[in-house]
Amino acid sequence: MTETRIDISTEEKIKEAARIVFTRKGYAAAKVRDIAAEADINLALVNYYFRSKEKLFEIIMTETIQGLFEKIQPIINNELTTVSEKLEGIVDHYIDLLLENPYLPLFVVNELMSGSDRFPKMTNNGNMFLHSHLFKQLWELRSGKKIEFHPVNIMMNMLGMIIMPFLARPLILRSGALKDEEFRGIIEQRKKLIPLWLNMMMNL
Amino acid sequence: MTETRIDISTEEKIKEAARIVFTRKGYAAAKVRDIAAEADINLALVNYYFRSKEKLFEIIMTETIQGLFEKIQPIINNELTTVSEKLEGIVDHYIDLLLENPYLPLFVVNELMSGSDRFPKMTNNGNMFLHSHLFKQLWELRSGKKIEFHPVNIMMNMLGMIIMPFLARPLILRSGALKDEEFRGIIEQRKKLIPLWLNMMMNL
DNA sequence: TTCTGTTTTAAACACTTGTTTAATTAAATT
DNA sequence: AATTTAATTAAACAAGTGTTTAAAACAGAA
Repeated sequence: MTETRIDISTEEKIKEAARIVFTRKGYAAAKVRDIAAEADINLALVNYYFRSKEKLFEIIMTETIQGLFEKIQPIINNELTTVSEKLEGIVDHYIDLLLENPYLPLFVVNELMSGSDRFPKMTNNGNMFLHSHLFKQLWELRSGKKIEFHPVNIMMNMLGMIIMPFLARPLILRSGALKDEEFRGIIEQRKKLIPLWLNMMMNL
Repeated sequence: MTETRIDISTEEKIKEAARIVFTRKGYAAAKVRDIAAEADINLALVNYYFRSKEKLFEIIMTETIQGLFEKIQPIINNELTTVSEKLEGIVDHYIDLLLENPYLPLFVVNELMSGSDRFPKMTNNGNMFLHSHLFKQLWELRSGKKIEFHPVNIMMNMLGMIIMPFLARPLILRSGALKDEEFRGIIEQRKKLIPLWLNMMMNL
């Protein structure tokens, strides 16, 4: 054990707190005072370390998105794997990420929808998908008549099936339809099921 | 033509404006002054007609959710239709609704996630799904070994595949991957494709 | 018209919220 | 130890925001 992490720098404390509060409440509802409280530091320190709320937000976003795509990039650009293998990799990785950070998808989409251009980094990463080896393979499936629709449909379906349970979770739990452990179990099963379903769609 | 709708009551004007601003920006970011401006009425009138921002929000939410489920209820409880037919109906109806109101899913989920219990009506409607004829049919599929997983997976997949494109739209359009007409075209195709894909999952 | 109740308005109020300031404490440097 | 620099704090500021007020405009009835 090299780093017991007993004492983190104030700067890092603020960033972790900001991640929590921003993702939980969204940009507008997340107050600087909330972040300071969550980090257990003085209010003024937020602006001392990160000139403004907006700047802090940008940094958090950039790091989050960056980290996400850095892990997915090698998967979707591996020239040695099949489409199915790639999708398995993405699904598995993505679900793990969301299990740790359930509010992330909502957060991302929410800020994206607000149209306020608060994080421009996103758009570039979107392009990364389109120029990936995976996408090339999907286009080949199309020209080979294995699928009769635009490849983007596969991506939408994959992401939709991955994300949906996390969006619906509060509703599902509150309604009592499932207990939390059951929910976790279903999520875990879906890691295997989603790639299977996607294969069916591609006639593989 | 009985009602050319030239002059709507102030109360209705505020509600329509609130719907627009709330769904576009979320509860916290939607300012009462924005709503007043959108409705083109005096600021104080908002509180005159609806005692508070919170009350106004509750009313909007209740009406929206109510309207949504009222249209879906007869579909999922029709005892004369097959699972596939029901799913076709839901998909078709839901997509049409979202085409008119693209911000709705984000809005709903967002407010749901905030956990602030700003609209309790939702939970009841969630139960409606679980006690529907559709759900009974899905359970029968399970006991008949047509599907080897919890029926709730079908619902999640359906909703995920329906909603995902709308969540991703801003990203897709900004990245230039698709033009707006192409996007609309794909959505239209998905009305047919999603039920097909769902059938595959259920081995139907 | 005059009276009555309703609707609308401009202004103000009270509180929130992002940011800054000026002073204090802690740490590093000489 | 003395000096300088960085980190932290409580307080204040200015703009924003939900809500209220008190007066004005309006509509219908007597």
